[in-house]
Amino acid sequence: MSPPTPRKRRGSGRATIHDVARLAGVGSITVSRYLKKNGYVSAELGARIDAAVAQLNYVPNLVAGGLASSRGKIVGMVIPNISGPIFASTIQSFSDTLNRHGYQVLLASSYFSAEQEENAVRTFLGWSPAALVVTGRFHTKGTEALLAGAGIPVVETWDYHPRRKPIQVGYSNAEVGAQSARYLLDKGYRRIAYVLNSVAGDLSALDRRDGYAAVLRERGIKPWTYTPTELAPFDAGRQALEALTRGRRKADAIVFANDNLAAGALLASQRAGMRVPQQCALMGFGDYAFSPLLLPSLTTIRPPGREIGELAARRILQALGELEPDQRNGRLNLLDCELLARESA
Amino acid sequence: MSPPTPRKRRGSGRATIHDVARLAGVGSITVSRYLKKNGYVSAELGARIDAAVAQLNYVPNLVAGGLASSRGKIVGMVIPNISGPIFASTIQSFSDTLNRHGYQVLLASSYFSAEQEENAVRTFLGWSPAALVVTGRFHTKGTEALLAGAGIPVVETWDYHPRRKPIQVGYSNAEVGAQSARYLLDKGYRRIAYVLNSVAGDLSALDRRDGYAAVLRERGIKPWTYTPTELAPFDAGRQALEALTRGRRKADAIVFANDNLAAGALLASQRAGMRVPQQCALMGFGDYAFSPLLLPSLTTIRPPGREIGELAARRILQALGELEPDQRNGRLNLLDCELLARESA
DNA sequence: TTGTAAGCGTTATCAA
DNA sequence: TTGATAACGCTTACAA
Repeated sequence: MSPPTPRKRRGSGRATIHDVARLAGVGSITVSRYLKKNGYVSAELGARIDAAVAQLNYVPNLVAGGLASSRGKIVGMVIPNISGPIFASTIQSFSDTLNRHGYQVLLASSYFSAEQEENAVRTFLGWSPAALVVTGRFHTKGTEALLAGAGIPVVETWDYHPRRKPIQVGYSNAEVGAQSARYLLDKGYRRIAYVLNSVAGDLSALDRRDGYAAVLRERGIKPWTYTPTELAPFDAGRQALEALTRGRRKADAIVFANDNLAAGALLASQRAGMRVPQQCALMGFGDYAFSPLLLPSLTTIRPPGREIGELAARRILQALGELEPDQRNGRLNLLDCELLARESA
Repeated sequence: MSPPTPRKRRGSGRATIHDVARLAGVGSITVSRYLKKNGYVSAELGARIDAAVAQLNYVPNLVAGGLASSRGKIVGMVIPNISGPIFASTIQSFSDTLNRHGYQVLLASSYFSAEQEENAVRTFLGWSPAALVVTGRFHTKGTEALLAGAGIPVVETWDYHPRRKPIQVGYSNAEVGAQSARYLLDKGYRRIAYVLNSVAGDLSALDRRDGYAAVLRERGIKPWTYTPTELAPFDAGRQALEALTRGRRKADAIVFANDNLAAGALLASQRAGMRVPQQCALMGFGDYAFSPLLLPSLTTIRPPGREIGELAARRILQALGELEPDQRNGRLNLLDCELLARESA
């Protein structure tokens, strides 16, 4: 009857579930039940509750809900970096998919540092998240312990490796390296070098190199790895190109650990008047935004960034019972990378 | 004496502040005070608490803390999209700066839709965030009401406009348009066209066009706007180039609403054998990753994305009392864009 | 400097 | 189908 007059000493000042209940003339637990659509609320009360919610412009307090249920609708994601060309699409699709089911994403960057990752995981745990996502399979002991003890779904993204326990959603870096090597061998190249990057902590490039090396050895060719000393990727790419094409032994094809390095080499080759791919074929990894725009356009391999984010989100929602499990089973979490044959190789 | 045996009926199973207090032999409020370093805890008790925290591997429950203080250490950020070339660096620097002060960032994408923005803001409010960040100054009435009623610091990013009340951190799109026009006029170009993009909802391009048009009118030149019908930006750029250089009236310089459009035009010009900038100068906006790599490299204007994120975070921390206000005052939130004079104009 | 009591706004549990 | 009561784990207010 009387208008709701909260007049709290503390509190946010916003309408609470009790205000709604009072206005609708029902118990607050009924409002709670109705709003999360768990059934068992009559249509009549439902309508009264709807009206009260609208009148008070009620927004449920998710913090209180999370505390009461010890299961907040939050998912933490630790990713090496947000602004690089690589992970943004994963974050985007991950966040969009979870948002659609009422979950929010907390984000933190590790910058390829296992210690920063551990800090982020520790902080996230304080929000009692419903699930956690990390990148790759290399973590500190502390992170492993935190993840194991959290009792929530944990997904490792990007790097798919056999024989690991946690849910993994990603692709095989070794297979990517093998793909590059097979492609170049099939095109007739034989003096194929591999250029690592200089980002400390990006261990996936080593996996790719190993995949490349294995294929070469299978065909009786000795692998050839070059590690630039320049730190800036464009400079490192140029340095690698010079080192691998000016010596006595000349590469006829070069696989770079990523498209930044390859772009550096491509630009250097233009300046030096070198014909690509005739004198030396160049190949990258990542399919960055500029790669199709270079002249010659860069042959590269596209990692399934968007697909990883979406599938990781789906796996989490399934583990939380918010989504039906997929029909077919098997290695569904191992995604393929697409080789984009363009002009440079 | 006896080891802590929680044995709770509900709860997360993790150690609580009470477990720490019991183990350290102090009251739980003392633990709370000590952990947030508000002083008033003796060194001796502090040491005992530290030991207990370490022994139990205690992680404070931020959900409970947020509920009790009705002031969670969370900041919500609504941004048009994460994976585009534009906003990623803002998200990165924003998140990093806040993380450093113990705040976590909740992220949502609006895809330039004011309705989606409102939904995101409504959901964020449920987490009783410490502050909220939105992009631009165009919101629904509902969003305005939610933001005004939230009673927390709100920052509008990217678009700085005179005479708005909320904290704004950004640059002037009108000034960007004016910058482009002045640069081209100073280089001697006179038949300068402006090409809009076709992304519905990106109203900032219109502001840039207005700035360009104002400068041209000042010099007695009639502005010339072209709006492509193609949706894909590269196609739209090509279409604009053709329309503006093939007719009877030929542009000698074209300003594009963004680098994607400009890149489409640049590639089309190469294919058509047109000399850039001699026959027609091309200019973009955004300084995307590929822009310095194009041939000719793209003259463009770099928006201060990283700076916006960091400054927005600083303004929020200052509003929350976590950081000292800056010494100097004035229009400190209006950032400059850098014109990168490269080869295409 | 430390402690006690009372919330914060929701949901789990149990009873009706 | 609905409701009363007691958590959830922390912090504010107040007292000592």
